[in-house]
Amino acid sequence: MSVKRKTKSLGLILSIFENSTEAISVVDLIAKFKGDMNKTTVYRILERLESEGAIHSFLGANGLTWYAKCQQCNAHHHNDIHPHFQCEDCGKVECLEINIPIPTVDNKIIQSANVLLKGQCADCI
Amino acid sequence: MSVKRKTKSLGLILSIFENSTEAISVVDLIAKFKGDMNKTTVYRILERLESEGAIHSFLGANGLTWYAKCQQCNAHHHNDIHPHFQCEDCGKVECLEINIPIPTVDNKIIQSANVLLKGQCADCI
DNA sequence: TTGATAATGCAACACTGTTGCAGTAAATTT
DNA sequence: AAATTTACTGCAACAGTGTTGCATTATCAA
Repeated sequence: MSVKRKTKSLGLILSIFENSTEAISVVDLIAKFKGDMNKTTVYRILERLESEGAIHSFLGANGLTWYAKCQQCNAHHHNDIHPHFQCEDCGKVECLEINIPIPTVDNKIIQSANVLLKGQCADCI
Repeated sequence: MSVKRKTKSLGLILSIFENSTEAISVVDLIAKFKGDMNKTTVYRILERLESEGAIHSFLGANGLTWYAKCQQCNAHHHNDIHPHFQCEDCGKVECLEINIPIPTVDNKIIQSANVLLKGQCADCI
């Protein structure tokens, strides 16, 4: 199901993803909007936005779910693969708009790849 | 802390990892040994074995923790990075003993990479 | 304005993983 | 072989992320 009504909660969450490829974890979103909406609402809005291709989700270093809006995000390409980067010092996560070569493996068909690069971001070098 | 006493529970878990690079999730281990040991014991034995380098852990497709014993697993190299493969049909997960090229990224230092490849294994092609 | 229903809030739940502590058992000492 | 030490285990309770059911609210169309 996609988004059909413009509610206040939807606007608040959309404003987070505008004009940035920086990702944010669901945990952080729930904390940020603690006074504005219920955590269930956060989960459901993110789910709707992802299903219509406005944003995409991925797993961070400790198994938490992160969301981001990237250049490739739209209704037709929300399954595109690209690597993500997590700074080990400040914790910031972002999408990397680069292509990673998917290796071929004997006796296996590789369909997709989850790649999380870890290191130091520009601010932390 | 490392393993200092050979208990029955330790032997049961070690027997799982012998002679196979196939990985197993903590959830599956707990289910498999439900009548033999407590889930806390499973977590603690895995923790000990990983800290002494006998096995290594990584995150699977849905954020669950998996463990495996690979060729590179020993006390001195248990932090080596290698990709893992998860079959989307049968769910099987294994270590891939290949090197993946870690890309360079402008204005960032890349220290390590988590790579999970997904597709079909030999049995499911 | 009214009616249909998308969206929300709340509470309770499911699940993975952790912690404290008392009790058990493996290995060492006597 | 018995006593001692302490690594290890079991249990219960907890913490955190994420889900579900249902009554209520609010958006949008007619």
